[in-house]
Amino acid sequence: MTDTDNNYPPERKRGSGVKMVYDILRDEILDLVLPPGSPIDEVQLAERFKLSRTPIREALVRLAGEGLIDTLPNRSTMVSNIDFLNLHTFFEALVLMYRVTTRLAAQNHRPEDLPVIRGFHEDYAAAVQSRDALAMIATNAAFHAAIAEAGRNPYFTSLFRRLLDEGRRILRLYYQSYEEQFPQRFVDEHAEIIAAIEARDVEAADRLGKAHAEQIVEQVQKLFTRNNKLDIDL
Amino acid sequence: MTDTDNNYPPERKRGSGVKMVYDILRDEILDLVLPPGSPIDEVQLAERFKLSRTPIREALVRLAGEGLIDTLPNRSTMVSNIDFLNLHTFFEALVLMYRVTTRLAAQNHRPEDLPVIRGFHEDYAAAVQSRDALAMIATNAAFHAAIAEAGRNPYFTSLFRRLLDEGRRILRLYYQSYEEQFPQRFVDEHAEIIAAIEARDVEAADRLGKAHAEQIVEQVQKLFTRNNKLDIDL
DNA sequence: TGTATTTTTCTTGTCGACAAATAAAATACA
DNA sequence: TGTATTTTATTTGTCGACAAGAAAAATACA
Repeated sequence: MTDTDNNYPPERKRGSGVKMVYDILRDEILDLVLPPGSPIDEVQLAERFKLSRTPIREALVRLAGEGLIDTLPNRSTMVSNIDFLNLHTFFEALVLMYRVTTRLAAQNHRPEDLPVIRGFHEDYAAAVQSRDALAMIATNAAFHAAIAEAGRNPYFTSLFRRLLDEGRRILRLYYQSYEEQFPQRFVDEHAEIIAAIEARDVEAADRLGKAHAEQIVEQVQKLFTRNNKLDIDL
Repeated sequence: MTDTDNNYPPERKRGSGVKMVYDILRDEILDLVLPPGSPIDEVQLAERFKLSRTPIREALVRLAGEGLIDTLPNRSTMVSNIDFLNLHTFFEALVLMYRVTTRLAAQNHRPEDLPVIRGFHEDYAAAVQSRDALAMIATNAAFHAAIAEAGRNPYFTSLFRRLLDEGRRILRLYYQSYEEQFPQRFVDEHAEIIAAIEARDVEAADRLGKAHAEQIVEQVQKLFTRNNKLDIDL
């Protein structure tokens, strides 16, 4: 050890701790590796990440601010539950935001936007082809988030990202519970959305965004309906 | 000092530190006591609040998550600027959210909601009457936030609250710069909005919400327009 | 055996310290 | 006098420790 050695492991630089923990935990929550309701223990996380509890806590504050975890003073933190009783509020907001973001993308996109959107579209198509549910869910969200970015309204983009995150968790639950489906139809719809955006056809973009969102809502409602039937049968 | 004495000052209980700091700083940012661009110094805040830096930092993480401050690793934190170049995105989102929240309140309000909304309406009217700009701005935001709560969609409510916060900062700037105006017209419009909500007249609520938002946008645009004229005259 | 109380264990909130990174001030040089 | 470099001061990120609060386990009692 020379005098210039720092106290950080060679792969981690000072100031990067909180973000690393935040990114990893966020992905685990969204992929349901950490399912809704599961407890979060700072001491264990500190051991796992080989950090003290302070940066762990800061990452947890960030996750709480995004509604991904629930915290109360002096009590265990846990991964936030999905509020199945009030899914209609989620659907309501999702449909409107699909419309708004797709519409704004048609209006405001720039030359550098379309290659990014197309890249995520290709990733999505590849995930459908290879029947990789996790990748499909993640690339779908990334595709629509890129569209929102092209719309250039940070307020709508941030709300939409939050909805897409929640949608990832719901879809992950769906794909864990039922025979996995990889509909080519959604790939085709994404292509139509891209064409409308490129053509700056604001009304078509709005209409396609709405129809696409309503498909997703219908898919999620199937999950909810099946659960109810199972409960009644008991 | 007996063995049962705790380490917390008598007026503060363990676990309340972060929230206290967060609440106070948030109010100071929204009232422009801490103006846009001003530096935030953890050490000074720790001295001011008589706490160690750890809870200060946690409060700052919360404020950063709400866009009220900007942080980068290993650098000074500062109060976030108001992006005057992109105010149109703010207006766009504000108008849509005024419509959506007012509409949903007309649809979904419950008996306990209207007294709360009326309470804030009265506070607003009193602030206009007594020509108290700070109170007027704050009670206006509280009034509309209560309407959003009555609409019972947490996704729209959270976006709207963020927009109302930003609107508070912008209006505070306006009222610091120009002869203060206390228009009775806004008090009357609030009363009309309440009546439409009470009557469950969704379309009237939407229309009134939109018109009201457009008035606010116009008021803020006056601020922007005047600055431009002054620059040209130099 | 069930319930109430006490004790022990565990987790969270905060503390003050250390050191890395950055900013400010001082010094050196052309 | 302006600029580059070095030194000093300040701020931030994280550490490990202490103790309050909550949860779990053990004990006591009817």
